[in-house]
Amino acid sequence: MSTTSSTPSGHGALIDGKPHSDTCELEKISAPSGGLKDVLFTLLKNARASTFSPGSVLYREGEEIESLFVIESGLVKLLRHLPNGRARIVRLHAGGALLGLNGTLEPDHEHTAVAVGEVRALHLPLAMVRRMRSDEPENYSRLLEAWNSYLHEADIWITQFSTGSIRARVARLILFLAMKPDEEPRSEGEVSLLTCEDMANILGVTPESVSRNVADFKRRDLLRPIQDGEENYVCDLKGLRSLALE
Amino acid sequence: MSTTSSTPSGHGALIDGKPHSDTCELEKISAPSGGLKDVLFTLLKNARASTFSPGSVLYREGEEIESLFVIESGLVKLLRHLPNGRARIVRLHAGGALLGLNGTLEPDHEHTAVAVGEVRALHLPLAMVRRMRSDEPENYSRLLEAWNSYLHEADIWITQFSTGSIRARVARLILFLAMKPDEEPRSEGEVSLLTCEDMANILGVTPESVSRNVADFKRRDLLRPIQDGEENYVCDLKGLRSLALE
DNA sequence: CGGAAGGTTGAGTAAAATCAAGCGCTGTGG
DNA sequence: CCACAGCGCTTGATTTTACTCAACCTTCCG
Repeated sequence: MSTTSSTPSGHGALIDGKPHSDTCELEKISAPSGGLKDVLFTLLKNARASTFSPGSVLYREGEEIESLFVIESGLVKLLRHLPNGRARIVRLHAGGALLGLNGTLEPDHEHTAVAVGEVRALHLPLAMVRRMRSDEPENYSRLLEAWNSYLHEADIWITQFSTGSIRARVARLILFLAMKPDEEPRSEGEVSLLTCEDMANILGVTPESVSRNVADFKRRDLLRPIQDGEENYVCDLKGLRSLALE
Repeated sequence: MSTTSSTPSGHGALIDGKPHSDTCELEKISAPSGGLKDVLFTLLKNARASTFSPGSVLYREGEEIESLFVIESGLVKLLRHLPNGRARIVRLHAGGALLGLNGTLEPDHEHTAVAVGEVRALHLPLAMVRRMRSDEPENYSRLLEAWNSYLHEADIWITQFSTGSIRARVARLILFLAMKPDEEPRSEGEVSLLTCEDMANILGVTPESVSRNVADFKRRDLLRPIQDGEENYVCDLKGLRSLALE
């Protein structure tokens, strides 16, 4: 129960706590506001870097919040479990995201954070954030302002992913993923899909329904596989957008 | 289009801009953290007070954010419109809530805010918040911390209100409303329901489906009307909670 | 009194979940 | 090297659920 937050679920976790000296990595982070970037830059000089393999857990629901995570690259899904055992993905965080900011206000994590692909993250003790809260309120508020975009993403979940026919929701999710800043910058309309199960847990539907719709999109040539061995596609943005209307 | 944000939709709006001198009203506000209360107290000394009648609009999606609203009492629904014209309620704000905080980061409102019942609100020019952002970052961050609870509420929307059977969702919504700090403090298990249409727009379902389930709850004696002429009920918390599991 | 708005109810239809089987990988071990 | 187990995806048949469409009712208000 009270194991370290980096314990993997089923897959193996690769966690190496090398001090992070290669600061130029930070340049890649897409900071929402210019100010945030500067704040992070100085804050993370002495942060520790970790690598999480696909499926490994950054932290679990109910665990004590011990550190602030800054995603460097990769995608992290935030899960929340329902009383009946089913889980739902409530957010996806990409490079530049801050996880655990609420540690200054609440004791425990409300989500389980799981690496979708390979994830590189920096983490620093929560105490440092607490100190920042009282000693450097200006910088602290630059961090808090990240919450605005997460709130915006939550609105997308509610309005785009939980409303309308499944066909429309799947189309919207694919468009969302195509826009999401992923690992390497992709060209227009290029998208790497999640597993059916993950998409189902984002949309609040069954994996079968997702599969049927994705298969249908492929047949209709709205999704064309890219021959690179990965699950990557080029999507017909215009076509999907018209389906996304409902 | 570019009328003042206090223009009503269908019902008539009662807006009086009397300066708010009766500061003891603020005592009623349920501040998430002690610090916030103090910040608001000093901040709102010279704020203007307004009253919004049921159905009137505080501000509209796409309008410029001009002021910060602080709800004193009543319930405000935040709507977001989908491209196909349908709207969904993405949040409910009660006394103590701050609306328009994102005005320091974004130009326009992303939601339409509508009074559910009678609403009293204070509003102060956004410029004041901007000044606070640069001059009093400590107080500013106390305000931003309110976002944490809104993010939490958004998670509830996703996991409780957009997942599972309609019966379970309606049960969860009623339980949510029963806990929500409304106008006067209600006794255990007392709840005032929203209209079927509003509940439908929270749950992302049709009003008919809500009506059928609420009617069923009444028949099963999970909801008993209170004889006060209003749409108030005493609900069987235990019974609803078991239905809420799915 | 009449009309509008919200609520209720029913019958028929459409959509998605469920249940179940089979497919195509990938990694493992004989 | 091949057999096979496991996992995720696909697909079909069936059942369940919720939507749609429509009628009617009540209450509130002009």
